[in-house]
Amino acid sequence: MTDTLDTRFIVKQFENYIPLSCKDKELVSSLVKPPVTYLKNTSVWHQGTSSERFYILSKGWVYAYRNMEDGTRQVLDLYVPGDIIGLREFAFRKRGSGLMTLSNAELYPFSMPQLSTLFAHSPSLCNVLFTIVARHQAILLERMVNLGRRSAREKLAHFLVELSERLRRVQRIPGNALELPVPQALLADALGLSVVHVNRTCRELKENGLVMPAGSGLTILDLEGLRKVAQFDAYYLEHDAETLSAYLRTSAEANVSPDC
Amino acid sequence: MTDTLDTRFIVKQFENYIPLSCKDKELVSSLVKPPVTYLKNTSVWHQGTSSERFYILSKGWVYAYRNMEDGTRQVLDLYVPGDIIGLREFAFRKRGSGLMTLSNAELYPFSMPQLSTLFAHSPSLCNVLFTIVARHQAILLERMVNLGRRSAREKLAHFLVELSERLRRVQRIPGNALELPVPQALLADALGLSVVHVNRTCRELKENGLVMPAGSGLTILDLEGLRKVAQFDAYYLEHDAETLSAYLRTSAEANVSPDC
DNA sequence: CGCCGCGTTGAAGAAAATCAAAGCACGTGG
DNA sequence: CCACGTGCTTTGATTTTCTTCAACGCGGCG
Repeated sequence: MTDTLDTRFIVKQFENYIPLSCKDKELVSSLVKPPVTYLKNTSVWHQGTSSERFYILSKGWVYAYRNMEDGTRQVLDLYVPGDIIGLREFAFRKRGSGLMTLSNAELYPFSMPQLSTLFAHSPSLCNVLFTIVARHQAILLERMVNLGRRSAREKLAHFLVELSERLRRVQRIPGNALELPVPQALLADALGLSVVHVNRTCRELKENGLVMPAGSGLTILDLEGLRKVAQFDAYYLEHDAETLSAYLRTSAEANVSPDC
Repeated sequence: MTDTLDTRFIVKQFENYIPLSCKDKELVSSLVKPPVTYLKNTSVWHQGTSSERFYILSKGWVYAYRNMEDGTRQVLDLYVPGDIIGLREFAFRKRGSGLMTLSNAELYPFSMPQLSTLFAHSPSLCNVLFTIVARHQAILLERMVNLGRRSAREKLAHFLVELSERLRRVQRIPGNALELPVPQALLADALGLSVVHVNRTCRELKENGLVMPAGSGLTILDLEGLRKVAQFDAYYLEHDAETLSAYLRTSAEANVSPDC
C-alpha cells in the first residue's frame, strides 16, 4: 500500500500498443497491487476454480494446461514476462484450464471487475485490451495450424521459433544462442505428441545443429535454420500500432483526452 | 439507407449476454448497414487481405481457413448464424485466414473503427464484446485440445457435438435428428485428418448408429451417444450472465444509464 | 546410498496418411 | 432421354508417422 510500488512495468505493457495519456497511466497505476510470487512447478490456479482474477506476468515462465480424463494433458499456452494471463475467463464462472509455473515466477494480480472499470473509464485502454486479446487469438490460431497440419519436426521447430520471437520482443537477446527452460514433457503436451517422439525429434534437430540440450530444456543454436524448417511467418505476432491509432482517431473525435 | 432495415437480429445477438439500455440498442442499431449475401462456396475474404471489416452472420454457414504452403489446409472456425466473425483481426493489418461460405449466406458488415466507436460510447457493449471474444477463445482452446489429444473418433464426435450445441443455442432444433451440411473434406481439414480417414471414422459412427449420411454432410441420430464418445463437457460454451452483470454493477456505480 | 525426475534408446504395434481406383448423385448439353 | 463431367464419397492395399511398452542412464539431493 506504500507508494514505493513500481507500476512502470505494467504501464509499459500497455504502452507497447499505443502511447497512453497521463490520465490513462494513472488509471492503470491505481489498479496495480503488489506482485505475488510462486515457486517453480507450483499451481497458480486449478482448472474448474472460479475466475475472479487475471495476472500480468513480470518474471519467470508459466503455462496453461488442461488435464484430460484419461490422464493425458494438453498444454494450451506458454507465457513469458509481459504476457497477460487469464483474460479469456472474463465472464466465465470457472476456469477452463489450470496454470502452473515452469520456473520461479512473479505476477501482478488484477480482479476481473477492475477490467470492467477500465473499460468504463478509458476507451483507449479498452482498445488496447481488445488488441491484446485479438493478438492472443492469432497466436492460438497459429497453434491450431501447428497441431493440425504440421509434422512433428515442423511442430517443434515452429514452437521454438515462436517462443524465441516472443521473447525477443520483450527482452534483449543474451547473445546468439537462446536458452529455453522447457522440459520435453511440456513440449510433448503442447504439440500433441508423445514424450518419446519429442525426444527423437529433438535429436534430429540436434544432429542438424539447430538446437542443443541444456539442462532441463534446450538451447537454440540456429534460429534461421529452425525458421526454415517451420516455414515460420511472424505476421501473427505483429499488431499494427498505426491501424490502432487510426481507429482511435476515427472514434474519439469527441473525447479529447487532456495530454500531459 | 431507408428505415426499413431490420436491426433486431443484430441487437438480439448482443442481448444474449446482458440486457441493453435503450441508448445502447440505438447505438448498435445506428451502426447497422444492409446485409450482404454470398453464394455457396464463394470467398468472403482472402487470407492476406486487409482487415477493415468484421461481420455478423445472419443466415447460412461459413468457415475460416488457412492455406498452407504445401497445399494442405487447416479449417480454423466454422460459423453458424449469430456468430461474429473477424474480430480477431482487430488492429491487424492483414487477415491471417480466409473466409468461405459453406452455403448461401447473409452477413451484416461493420467496420473496425466502428468497434472503437462502440467502445468509446458504451462500456456495457464493451463488456459484451469482451465476453464474446473470451467465449470465442474458449472455443478455440477446446479445439486445440481436440487437435492435440484426442483420437480421430473422439475428434469427430466432439466436433459434431459442439456444432449441434452451438446450433441449439441459436435456433430451435427441428426434431431429434439434426442435419449438418458439412462435407467430409471440411471435417478433415478442421480436425487435422485426411479425408480418407474421416470417411472411415464416419463409417464407424454410422455402424454404431450415431450418425447417418445426408447428401453432402451428415445427420446426427444419437447426440447423447456422441457426447459420450467425445466426453463432451459444454462448460466452455456457457458464458455467465450473472458474473458479467456483477462486473458491470461494480464498475458502473458512477455512470447511471438512463433506462427506457 | 538410494530415490526421483528427466532424458535417452530399442523394439513392437497402432493410428493415420498416402496411393490408386471406383462408385454415385446431380446437373448440363447433346 | 442419355452421355458426360464434376464433386464428393467410398474402399482396398500399402507405407509412414507416431505411440506404447520397457528399460536404462544420469545428475541432484535428502
